[in-house]
Amino acid sequence: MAVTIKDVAKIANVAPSTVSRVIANSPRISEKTKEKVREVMHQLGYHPNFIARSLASQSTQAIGLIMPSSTDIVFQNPFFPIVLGGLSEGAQAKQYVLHMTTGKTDHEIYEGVVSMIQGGRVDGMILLSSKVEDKVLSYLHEQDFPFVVIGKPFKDTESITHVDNDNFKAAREVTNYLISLGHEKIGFIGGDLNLVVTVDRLLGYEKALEEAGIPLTSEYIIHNQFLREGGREAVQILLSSGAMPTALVVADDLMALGVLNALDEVGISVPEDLSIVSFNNVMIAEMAKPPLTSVDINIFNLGFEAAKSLIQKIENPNEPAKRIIIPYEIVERLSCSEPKAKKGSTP
Amino acid sequence: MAVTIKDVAKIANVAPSTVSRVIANSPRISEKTKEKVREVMHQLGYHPNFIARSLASQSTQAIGLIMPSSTDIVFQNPFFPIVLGGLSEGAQAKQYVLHMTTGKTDHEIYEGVVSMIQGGRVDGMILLSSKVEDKVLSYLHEQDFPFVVIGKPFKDTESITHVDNDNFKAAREVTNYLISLGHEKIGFIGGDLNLVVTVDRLLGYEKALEEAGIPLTSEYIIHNQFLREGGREAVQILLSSGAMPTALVVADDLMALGVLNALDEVGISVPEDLSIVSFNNVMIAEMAKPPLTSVDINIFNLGFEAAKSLIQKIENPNEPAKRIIIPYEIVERLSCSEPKAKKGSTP
DNA sequence: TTGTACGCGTTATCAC
DNA sequence: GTGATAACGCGTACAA
Repeated sequence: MAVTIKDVAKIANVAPSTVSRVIANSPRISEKTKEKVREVMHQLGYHPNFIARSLASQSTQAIGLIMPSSTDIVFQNPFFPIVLGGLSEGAQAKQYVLHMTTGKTDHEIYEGVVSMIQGGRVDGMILLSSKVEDKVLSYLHEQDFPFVVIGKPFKDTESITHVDNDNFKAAREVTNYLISLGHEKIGFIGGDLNLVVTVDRLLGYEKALEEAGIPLTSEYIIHNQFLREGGREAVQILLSSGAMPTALVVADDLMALGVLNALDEVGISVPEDLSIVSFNNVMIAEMAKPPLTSVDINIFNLGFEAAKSLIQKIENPNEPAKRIIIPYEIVERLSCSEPKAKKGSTP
Repeated sequence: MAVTIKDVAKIANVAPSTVSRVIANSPRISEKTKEKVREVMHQLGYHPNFIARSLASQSTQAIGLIMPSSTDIVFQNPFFPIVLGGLSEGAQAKQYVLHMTTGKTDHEIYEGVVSMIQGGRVDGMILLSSKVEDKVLSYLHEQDFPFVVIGKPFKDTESITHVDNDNFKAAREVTNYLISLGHEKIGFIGGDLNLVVTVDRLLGYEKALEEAGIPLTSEYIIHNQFLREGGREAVQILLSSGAMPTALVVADDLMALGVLNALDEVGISVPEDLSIVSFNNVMIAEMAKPPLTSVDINIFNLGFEAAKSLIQKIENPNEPAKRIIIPYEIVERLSCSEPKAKKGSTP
């Protein structure tokens, strides 16, 4: 059996409570006994038992996270490991650990969250992608359990702490960028409309067109999974509709890669025939041929700040909800140019 | 305060211990009282407190994992999220959760492991990449704490449970494949020689050459980080040495991608001028231009089996150490062909 | 079959 | 400043 606080107390000739106070570095203990107790702790190789501490203090120093199932879209996207990195570093900075489970179905995930929380395993939760109707979110909200969502909650935006990019603005900005290059036939390929992020980006895209006086073309707007296959299919839909835009706003790099592949196969070249801007700026954006102009949404910081503000919320339960906006940056590469028709005409 | 076992006991008119037994589904409780107690549990929305349970039963149903720092090589490689997926699904299957921390330096990681274990937070540990001199591994080993390593331990292979591929055999096989295509000038680009996996693959490569009676050329063997930049640099070294092989065994897809990029820049085309086979078969292998012939090492299963056998070990502490070999598969794509010189001569 | 009592290793609330 | 002592919520001998 491991050495406990009692063992230390006995050898140091003090009471267990004194040892506990030394651990907590209580100011009401004399430097002399502190020294003595620390000496013994060291000598015995004492390590505090987190479980017992958690039980007594009703806090675990752990934050919960439900991983999407490995078959899931979210998981296959490089987005995931990067937020995870940010989360764990943000947690680590405040001496918190990450506590993870997986769930295959929505129901499994829900049950996982409930047992994590009711079981007292974690002090707070991180919610990854928020859907339009999110049972988990509603649950946490009504339980008044500390949580923060990465992305934008569909409703109650004001009362839920979340960290997000200004996706609306970003989408408007990249669309304007394409417009400024001379494009008018601009399409949008986004993910599941149940995901709030898709909605935001779509709205930004629409807003930009509207402001430029360009009418929306419904054939130009396609939704699919945030995956490479989603991008491929989107191109096929576009092709079969007969109406091909000259530029595309794609809501995810992986999708954009699928788009690139599909275009390559049918001999449409980027950026000569078609310009593309995408979102996230993960490694593949740089690797693609041609390298993609992409919106760097600073994924790592999304995670880092989420962890930070969750811990803040855990330790100050009465603070009001916050919205944290992580800045984005458009990284120009080689996937955009002026539309073909205009090309010769400008000079 | 949450509803406890006592509350349930009171309402159900039984002793707390009875409720506890109902939860554990003890056979010595009558079906009738079980029914009654369950009814009350449901009605009150009772959820067992994991922390208290852990303290009493001295087991946490959690397995520990130290994430590499997000700045680290391991982390940037798509390998990581995939094993993580396997691990978490393997854990989930037996109702275990994952407990994660990060560590920037080796020392931080070591301290993290010690406090995780001595703090009683986890029942077992997963070790990701095993280095040649691994303090963490030695610590766990001498503590006789349940752990399994993914990859091959440098020493004590027989007494340490690990799950691995037969990297030696795989490397020999792909090298033979290149030889069978007619190549004789075959290079090897691997990762850090401190990583056991690199050593294994290098040895397999050397063995194949030896068996084919092809002398080793030290200029053809290069080590670098398992990253894209590592691949780029390797090519530069190769180029500046003046001796360019006609084929390359690259120990990692991401490195291979770097190789591809660097070759592209200097106008060497794959597979016409140079054949490449790489390892891991992550998504980018398929995405690369040309798509890479790669050894699929079944990363997900590596994680899945690791979690499974760790839990097995936790629940049966006396079982002897096991070695689990996950099968690999060579996935042929378009990055290999016969060497140029031989090309015309065969028909 | 069920209840009583104690222990798991801490923290926290009193006293002194 | 420091020492008893009671929680924290549950598992489990031991009794009954």
